[in-house]
Amino acid sequence: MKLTEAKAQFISSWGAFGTHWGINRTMAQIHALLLVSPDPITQDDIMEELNISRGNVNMNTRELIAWGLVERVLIPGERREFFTAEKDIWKVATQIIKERKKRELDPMLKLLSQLEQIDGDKKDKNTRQFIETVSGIRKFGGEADKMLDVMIRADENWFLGNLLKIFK
Amino acid sequence: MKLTEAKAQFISSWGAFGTHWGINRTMAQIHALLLVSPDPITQDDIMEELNISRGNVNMNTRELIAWGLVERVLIPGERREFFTAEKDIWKVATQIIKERKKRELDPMLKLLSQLEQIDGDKKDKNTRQFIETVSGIRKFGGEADKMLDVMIRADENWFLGNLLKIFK
DNA sequence: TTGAATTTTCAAAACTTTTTGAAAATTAAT
DNA sequence: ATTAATTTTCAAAAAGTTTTGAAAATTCAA
Repeated sequence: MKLTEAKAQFISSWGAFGTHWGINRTMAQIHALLLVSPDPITQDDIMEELNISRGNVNMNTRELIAWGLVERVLIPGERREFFTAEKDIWKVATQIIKERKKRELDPMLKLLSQLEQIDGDKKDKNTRQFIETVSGIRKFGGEADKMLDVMIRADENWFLGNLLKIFK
Repeated sequence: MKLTEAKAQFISSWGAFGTHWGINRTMAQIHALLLVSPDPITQDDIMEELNISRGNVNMNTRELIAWGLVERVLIPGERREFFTAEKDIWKVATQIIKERKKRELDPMLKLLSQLEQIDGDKKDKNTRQFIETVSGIRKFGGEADKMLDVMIRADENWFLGNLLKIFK
């Protein structure tokens, strides 16, 4: 397989993959393109490579920046802005975990704690099941939360090198 | 807060939460409803509680069954089918991980292995960056895969009770 | 300043996904 | 076998999301 073909495949699959993870196709594709581009590239490069409009590129690069996965780069002597992506996959994963934890897990855990406080007849089957389910999810989520915190703080070598040996 | 109100909140939030995870809103809401229902319920119960059409319930319950999260239950003397959800959150999580690994991670790792095999000039910056990125993701994905396998096989108490102590 | 290059915005259009609901199929009791 | 209850299917409608593109805003060099 030639590079051009492989690159197209990678970008397209990464885009499809992204949609399963609540990220939109184009945002994932731009990310993929930046991940395999050794040097920073411009809005126009992205527009041309992916055949998408300027507005679309603008919107999605800003979203990638908000996620902490992409950076604007200023190149001396160049008027236009360039973009580049963090290439270290561990850092990419950590960053995504951090953001999703903040945006999704933390608010959910907060809500569940509130929902556990319902005032109701504890002899009622429905009340009992509700409290049990909600607190079960909250406890599980709390453990996951702790675990993710450790991962976010962990050093790559320590984690992948040593921790995963524990699991084997 | 009263049970009815808390239940409505739980269902609605769980639905919104689901959309961030590639699961459709209604499927997640049905799942939430079943999670807090102590006894099996019918299509009509679901239709009424969530205000959705029969076809919608039918489609989404079948999807939940395909994910291994919900079961059809036959109640003696009843003509209609009843549905019930696995209540053990650890099992729910394990099941979801198992399915997503099979549907998403495994095919992605397979593709990445293929893409690493491109024939190209290794002195070319673009080729080098491509191979480096793809193999970086593949390696990381491979570790995640191993880790998830251990989790899937692990016993709840062993995992939550002991493993998480290691992390602290 | 002025004006050309560049980026940003956002309403409307295109596209995608989900939902509906009525007809068809299935099931089980009589 | 017939019938009534129940479930399934699926084309069309509704809802939701993403993309476009042109106008507005910004930036920077001369």
